[in-house]
Amino acid sequence: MNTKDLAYFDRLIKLKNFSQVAAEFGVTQPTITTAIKRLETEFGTKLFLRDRVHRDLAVTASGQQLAIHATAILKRLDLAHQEITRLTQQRTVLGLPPIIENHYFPRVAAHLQERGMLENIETLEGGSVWLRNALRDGQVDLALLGSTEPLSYKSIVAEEFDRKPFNIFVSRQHPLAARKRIYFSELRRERFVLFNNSFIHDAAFNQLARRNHFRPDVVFRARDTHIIMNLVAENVGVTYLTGLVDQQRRDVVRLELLDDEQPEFISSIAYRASHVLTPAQKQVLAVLRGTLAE
Amino acid sequence: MNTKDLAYFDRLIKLKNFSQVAAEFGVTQPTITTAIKRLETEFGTKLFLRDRVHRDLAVTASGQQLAIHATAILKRLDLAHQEITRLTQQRTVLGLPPIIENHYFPRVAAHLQERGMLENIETLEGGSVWLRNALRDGQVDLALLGSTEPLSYKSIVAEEFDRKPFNIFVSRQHPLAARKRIYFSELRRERFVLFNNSFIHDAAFNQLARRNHFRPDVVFRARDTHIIMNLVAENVGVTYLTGLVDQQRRDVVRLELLDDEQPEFISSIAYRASHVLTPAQKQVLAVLRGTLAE
DNA sequence: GCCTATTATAAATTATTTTTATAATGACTG
DNA sequence: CAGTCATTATAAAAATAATTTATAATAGGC
Repeated sequence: MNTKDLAYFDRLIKLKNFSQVAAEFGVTQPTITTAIKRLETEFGTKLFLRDRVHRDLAVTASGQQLAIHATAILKRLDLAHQEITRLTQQRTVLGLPPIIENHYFPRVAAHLQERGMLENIETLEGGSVWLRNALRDGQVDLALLGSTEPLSYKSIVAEEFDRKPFNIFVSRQHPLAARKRIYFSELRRERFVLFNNSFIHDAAFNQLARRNHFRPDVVFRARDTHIIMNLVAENVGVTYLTGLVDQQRRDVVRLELLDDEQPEFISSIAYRASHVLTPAQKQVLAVLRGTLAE
Repeated sequence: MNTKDLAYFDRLIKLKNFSQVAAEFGVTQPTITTAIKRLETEFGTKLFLRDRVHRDLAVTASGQQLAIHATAILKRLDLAHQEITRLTQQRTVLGLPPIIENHYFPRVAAHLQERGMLENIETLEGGSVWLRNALRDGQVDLALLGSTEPLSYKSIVAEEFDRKPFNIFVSRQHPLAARKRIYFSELRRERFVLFNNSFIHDAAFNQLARRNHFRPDVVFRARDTHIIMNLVAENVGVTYLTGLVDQQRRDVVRLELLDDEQPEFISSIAYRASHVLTPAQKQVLAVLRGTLAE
């Protein structure tokens, strides 16, 4: 069976129009007709009901079933291509969430530099939630990820190397700035400036808010620590961030949380279980372990 | 790309011999040579090192990487075939572990019978661990599974409908037969007759044994309750089984366990997340839910 | 040096996919 | 309600791709 047929089929499921699919793939329309016929013969069943009365193409149960598998197969094929391309080019794509990048990467980079390995590394930035998908989908080979629970996904191997509590950051002009420690419930009336939901901060924050039975007033969401910190400094709101965030600023104050069983920011090294690491990637992994897991 | 090439490749990875692969597929040897060449062109890399010096075929890193994905793709394609075949034949394969079959299935079967649905159901028996794989691999559409933890697998949807403790069964001639309740640690010196490890009883039992710091003396493993019970009656050993096991025998005594936080036998209805249920299968599922989850 | 087992290569053959051209179906439109 | 449009199906021809046949090349064993 040709995977091209699955690609035609996959697209047809979405577009519901033979001619449009043909146009997208730059082939003629009968090509799509015959491709679908081939699949119908191969699987011994109708995949679509050509219902010209209601002017649309209905997908049969078998069609729906095949669609699920076709998508998965095409995705995996694409993953294989991406991985093998990087494998042969000796390149490593390292996924880094900004906070981890700021806090841990300088040390790692120094060690990689010493070994002349920094040139072959390309970093990709994004929130931990987004990076986990990028890792799964093959855009990334290795990643440092943050999480609130130990990462356990069948397709991803994760090695925890650190965990740190979350803190509250407020402007120096804020009434709470004089405090050192605080309970989350005392923030009931505050305005918050937070990361957007591709960061695990969001999950941790929601968990605490839910547990304290209030719906926090989130006035802004950003994807950058500095933006958040600037807003906090201006007293637009307070924020909830890992202690990892380097705090050299005089206009922002860090408060510890006193709550029991708070979520923690767990840092892990992660890679795909199905990925065969190149010697170069193994070396990068070894440096990561050596530097981070001391 | 043709999946046939992946099949040739997958086999070649295992056999490491072009001619043998050709023979297995009933094609000539150059077919395999060209198929591999096609893949090497498609992925832009060597997949094998034809090392005639050491008389064997070495797989490159890219080859290993592709092998992982090729196997997964072929498996999924096979799964699609199996599922669609049953879909069109309106048949449902229901997986049942023997204990669950004995205890719950008669009631379910009665309801299915009333609705004339029993004819289209084929049951497949096996331990819960084995059935979980059969379900994942498409041999089974729906299953009732036992587990000690709530089932949580990405590819399987599970709905818990009952949980029962495990018990100890001893012969009526056994010194412990006079007891009603017992601690697991008191069984340190006993001989055990158990299920084999395709049953979750094994996992639960090992957990208890580990927690009580002893290595139990297992004298026999079977895959059938009656065999186990007969051996227990003859005082060959004692056994550890769910309370679900119907106990109409006069020659065997059931003892409750007094341990804190014992494993429980959790019964769940399970099916593949990627599986599109036919109307018939949905009906079966509805009957299972109606009967079991009362 | 000859035989064997194995993989590679080239040309011929066979199979498959795609295109071209055209038909068929039903909705919409003036 | 005939004409037009958008859509999918069909058949034959053309283009591509896969497989076989026949043979070469390579290295190990005797």
